[in-house]
Amino acid sequence: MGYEPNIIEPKWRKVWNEAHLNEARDDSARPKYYCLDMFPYPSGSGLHVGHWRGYVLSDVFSRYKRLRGYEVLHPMGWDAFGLPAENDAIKKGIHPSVGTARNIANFKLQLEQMGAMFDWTREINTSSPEYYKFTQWIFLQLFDMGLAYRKEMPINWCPSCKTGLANEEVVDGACERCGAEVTKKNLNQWMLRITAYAERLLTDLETLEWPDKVKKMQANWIGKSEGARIRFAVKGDTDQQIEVFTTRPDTLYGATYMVLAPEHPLVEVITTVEQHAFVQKYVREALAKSALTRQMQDKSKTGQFTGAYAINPINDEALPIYIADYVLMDYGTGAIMAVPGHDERDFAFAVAYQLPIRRVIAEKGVAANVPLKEAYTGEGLLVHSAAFDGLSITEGKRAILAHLEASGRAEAVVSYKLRDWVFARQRYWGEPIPLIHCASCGTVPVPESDLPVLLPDVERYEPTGTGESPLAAMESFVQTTCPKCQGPARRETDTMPQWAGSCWYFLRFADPHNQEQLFSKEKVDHWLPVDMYIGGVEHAVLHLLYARFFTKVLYDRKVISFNEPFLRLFNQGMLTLNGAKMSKSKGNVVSPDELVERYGTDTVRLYELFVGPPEVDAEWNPRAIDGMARFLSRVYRLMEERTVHAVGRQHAERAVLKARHRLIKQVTERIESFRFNTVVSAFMEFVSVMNDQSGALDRETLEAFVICMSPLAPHLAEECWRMLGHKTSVFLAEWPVFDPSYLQEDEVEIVIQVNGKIKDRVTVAMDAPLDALLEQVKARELVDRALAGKAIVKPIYVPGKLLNLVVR
RNA sequence: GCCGGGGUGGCGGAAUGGCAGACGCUGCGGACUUAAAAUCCGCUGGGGGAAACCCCGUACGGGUUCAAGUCCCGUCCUCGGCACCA
Repeated sequence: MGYEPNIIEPKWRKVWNEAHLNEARDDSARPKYYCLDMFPYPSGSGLHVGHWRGYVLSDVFSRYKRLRGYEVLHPMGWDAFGLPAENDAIKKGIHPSVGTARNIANFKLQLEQMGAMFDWTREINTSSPEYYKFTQWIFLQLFDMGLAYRKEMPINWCPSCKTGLANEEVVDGACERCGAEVTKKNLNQWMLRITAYAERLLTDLETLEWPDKVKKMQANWIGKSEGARIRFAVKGDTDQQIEVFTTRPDTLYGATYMVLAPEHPLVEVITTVEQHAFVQKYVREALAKSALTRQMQDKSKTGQFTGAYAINPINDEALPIYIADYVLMDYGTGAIMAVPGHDERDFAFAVAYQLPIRRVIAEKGVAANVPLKEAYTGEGLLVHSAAFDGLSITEGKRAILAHLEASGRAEAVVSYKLRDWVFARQRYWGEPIPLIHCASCGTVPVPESDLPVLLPDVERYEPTGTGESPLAAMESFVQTTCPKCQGPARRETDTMPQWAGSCWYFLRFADPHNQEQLFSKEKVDHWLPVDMYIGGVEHAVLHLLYARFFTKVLYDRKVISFNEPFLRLFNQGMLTLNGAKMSKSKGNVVSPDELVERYGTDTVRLYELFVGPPEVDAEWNPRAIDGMARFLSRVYRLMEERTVHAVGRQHAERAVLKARHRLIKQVTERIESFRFNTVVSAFMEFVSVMNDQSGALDRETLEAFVICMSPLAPHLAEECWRMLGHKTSVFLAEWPVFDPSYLQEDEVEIVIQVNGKIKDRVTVAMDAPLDALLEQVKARELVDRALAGKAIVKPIYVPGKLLNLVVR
């Protein structure tokens, strides 16, 4: 017969489905394990082999955990709101839900033929009203907690997508989605106060078993810095003061000028009549620069003197006040004290505008008066700082801050780079924000009993580009009554960003069909947190930060009893073809569909694992998959030829026993540590040893082999399991244990080195004593030749491994 | 500029400080076959040698060690993240 994957694979999938083998039971006595994939956005182009990679990893791990005795929750769903569906709808004139449903059907078909043990009874779709009803409910909690607020401010705006963007969605000044250059637009926006959680989002990272890289990326994004807020009076204007944020209060004596961001509200107030025209011109030019040019251009410094002076609170020195676009309005206070001697940017500005540069920190052994050729940012002691001279930087920070605090002119503060989250989108295909604007009651939440606020059918999906969503044009949607006063009112017409649904979907999987609440607390506390989360590193800050934020909010709201959603995170590397990330636009995608048809799912699964270390990017080699197909055929043949005999065989050869226990050990250890490429190698070596054996193989060995293989090649393993006479699924079996005593060698080949160079090999007893070994070794010709005329200074003996003779 | 990851055969990669190149792909040779495919077996880092064997070799330069792909210092290249964050 031979190995016919296209027959056995659908056969066993059907059997598994009918036996409900992939379903996670809420009431199981087994310990739970929650293994989650980052759920996909169902795009029109379907899955390629790169997408498969993460799903294969998680499925192997899930199946392994099941065999280790866990009740495994391994669900799948659809992140179905999003711009591509909407853009497609605009182009083709069909409703986004139609295209989305079609894409989901296609994705599901592809995922099913992957043979993964997804529990499809828990499938969810973020764009279904049953789901987004609760996304809206969560928004109402945020609103009630004061974490959702509306503010008019210049936000990132993508002119191509015609919507506002969160900070996290701007990459190198361009829209993360479409690559268009992002501009600023003044909009009255719904924001989420994620900054209120900055400290917890940062410190709780320590509790997570995540790649360091991702933790660092989040920590950097949050960008905590500890420093001081210091107030400088404006000279001649007792009403005004300039508040600055600095991490270096120790350098206060080195401040030689001040800088305000061009947008700073005080600019208007303090600028002198003579400077007014210049300042106005500079502000206009600065605002006209896009985020891209302001950030990405060369770092040459420009600015403009305001004509005003500030008073240094430590020594009453008058400091000229400039405006310059190297100071950003939305970090710190939008104003700085400039210390050119010890800050590179201030140094560059001071040089350009011929401002004084003063040394206030000196390294040990450097005189206080040595002029600075560049900003000195290293360690040292305070100089030119009056009573504070001689203090270290750390002491200086504390002492100067304490001095200013005493007179109420400064305080210690912590600053974060993280900004609040622009949460409104001026697009159609998203969750309507469940709020109502009433002329007399203000902004009123939609009552919970009225949820969901259904996304209405509109005739035109086109974004207006005016900062209003397409929903605004739909009077039947907009016009409503105020839940409070019953007077006429208008609905909020902005929708939520695509991230909203994915901020809590992992919770919904615990109780996906609950109509009354977003989930039962009991079920969510049983299954969550997620034990293993697998997905691409591209979500390191976006989705993962937002989901952590939502989790903490729900925890504070006592909706759940844990405050981190994902205990362990694994980022699979991407697959490349011709060195480039697979993408439809580059035309270098490899579709799994034809491969499955040609080789069978198990072969494709195996190659996805074998292609390289799972966390590293790997190049897809279209030829190498043949090797996996050959290997699985060999497995099938081995089973076919040996099974008949295996049933009766009682005793295994020692070599077989050893290979069996070695296989179990290696596979177990390597799956646990996610070294799947070497798991595959272990199987190949094992099969090769079996093929070298003549005659029948014993049942126990074959069974151990089949169980170990079942997470990787589930269909073939099931077929082999039944060949061995079993009437129930291999996935109901138990993972085999290895006995280290079989791995003990009596005799080993050890390497003989002379001065570290390999000269010979001898086979000796495992515990051969050094003396006897030396005698034996000296008698050997190769060793003798290398020793000629030399004396052994020291023998280094590692029993079972090597003998190194150090000679002179 | 700052913070990470990585440089090992023709290719993907393997190697608790202890035999570098497991396993697979490619290529070459052989068996089977009327023939081909499939399958099976052997070889496949570089140089020298008839052979036994010898020398070189994990980006580059140093160091630690009996012993370094692995640890330490420096350099180069490459990929990713952040980027005027005071």
